[in-house]
Amino acid sequence: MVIAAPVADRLRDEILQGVFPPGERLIELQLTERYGVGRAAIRAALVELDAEGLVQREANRGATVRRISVAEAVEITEARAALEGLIARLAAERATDVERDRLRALLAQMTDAVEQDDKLAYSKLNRDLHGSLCRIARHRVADELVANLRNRAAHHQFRLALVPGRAAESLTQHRAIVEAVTSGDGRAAEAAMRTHLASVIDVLRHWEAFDTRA
Amino acid sequence: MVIAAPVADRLRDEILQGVFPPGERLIELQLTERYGVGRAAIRAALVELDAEGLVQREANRGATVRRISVAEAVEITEARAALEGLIARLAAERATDVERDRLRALLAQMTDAVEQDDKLAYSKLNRDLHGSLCRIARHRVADELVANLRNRAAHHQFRLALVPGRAAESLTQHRAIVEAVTSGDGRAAEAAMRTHLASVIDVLRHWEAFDTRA
DNA sequence: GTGCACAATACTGTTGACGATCTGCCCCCG
DNA sequence: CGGGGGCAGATCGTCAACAGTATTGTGCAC
Repeated sequence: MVIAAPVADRLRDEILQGVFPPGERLIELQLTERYGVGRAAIRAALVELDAEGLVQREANRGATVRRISVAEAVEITEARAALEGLIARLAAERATDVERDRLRALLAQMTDAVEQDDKLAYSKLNRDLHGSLCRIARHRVADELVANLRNRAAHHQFRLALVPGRAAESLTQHRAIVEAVTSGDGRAAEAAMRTHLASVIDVLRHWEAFDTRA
Repeated sequence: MVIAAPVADRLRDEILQGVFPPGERLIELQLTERYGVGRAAIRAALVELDAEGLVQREANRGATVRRISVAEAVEITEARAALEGLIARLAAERATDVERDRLRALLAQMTDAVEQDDKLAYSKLNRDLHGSLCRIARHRVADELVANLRNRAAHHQFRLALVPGRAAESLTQHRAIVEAVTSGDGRAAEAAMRTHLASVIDVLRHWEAFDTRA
């Protein structure tokens, strides 16, 4: 989106990888040293990531990594459901044969990961699958929005992958999505995607109830 | 979203109002004089509006008001359809009695505007109605995304309002939306909203065919 | 008249420094 | 012993100046 913002890209990656956990202060001078650039560049990156919703800036008090509450993660996932529903529909309508094969291959890998109970690999393949659908749909606007939303809720998504039995349930839903897309059934693809994300929301809401009680 | 960015707000308003038309160069020094702030503040505003998709920055070549092609306006409206479908559904589920009355009143005003063929007033009421639904839905994430998308395609939306007979068609669709929301029927509200925006997309696509031919 | 090299111009990108503001700590007073 | 005022450190916000790059205009050769 933004031209030549390698600093913002690096900082975004490090935030997503947990180098800077939610709530961590992002002090301009420190980042200056870490990335070897001037304070102005850091400032621009922080403004950009603020607009993306990844960091929070307060006047005269600096920037922090934004904390995403479970309630907000629910909202984010609801918005994703709407947009990825569109994406799934378009992907079903526009996928080439090669792309359909690639999706089936991805699903096979996911099945393997579940059988071997490799949660980390599954989580990665999960992201890959959703990302592939975004590219297949050839819809830049929705693609960008979804990528942003996914980044914002990344920590919760990761936590989700660790829930026992979650991967198996998720796999079934992904299979439905892939089947609908590969068979070119747009309506079914949209419905399957919505069902999938609705189940994610269910888990999140369960946490929300638990967290607020605690 | 971003704290204390009055410069970005003013610049955004002026871009949306057409003070700076699409393609216009935004020269930092000129903006410095216009807003009476330093170049650093202007820079921050430009980065922010770039992230919003309203301006485009090129390395060493400055910023321009972003041109939105008709094709991109179609994508934007498709994304809006998905998100505002969600919003309409939530609005139907969550609206208070006062809010329902307010929606009906707004619809009555729109009917008046159409009868008097006041396109300008209708266009404004149109925005008001969509904005009201966003607030009623109480969904910050979707609200922000939709507001951004609406800004990006603002010029095309405005052009749309001037199409002869468009207001009457639009009014019918808005009536369906308001009726579904006030009667608390979430599914119908979502469907009505999607139908409405699909018809907007139809008009846009028609232009696209015409524009590319010309 | 046309195309190319070159210089002048305009603007952006970056740096460094200064002033303003907030935070945490300590001391003094009650 | 606890609380408020003030001081010091840390950090942000802003400004002015400099350097780098793209663009425009000019003159010359052909």
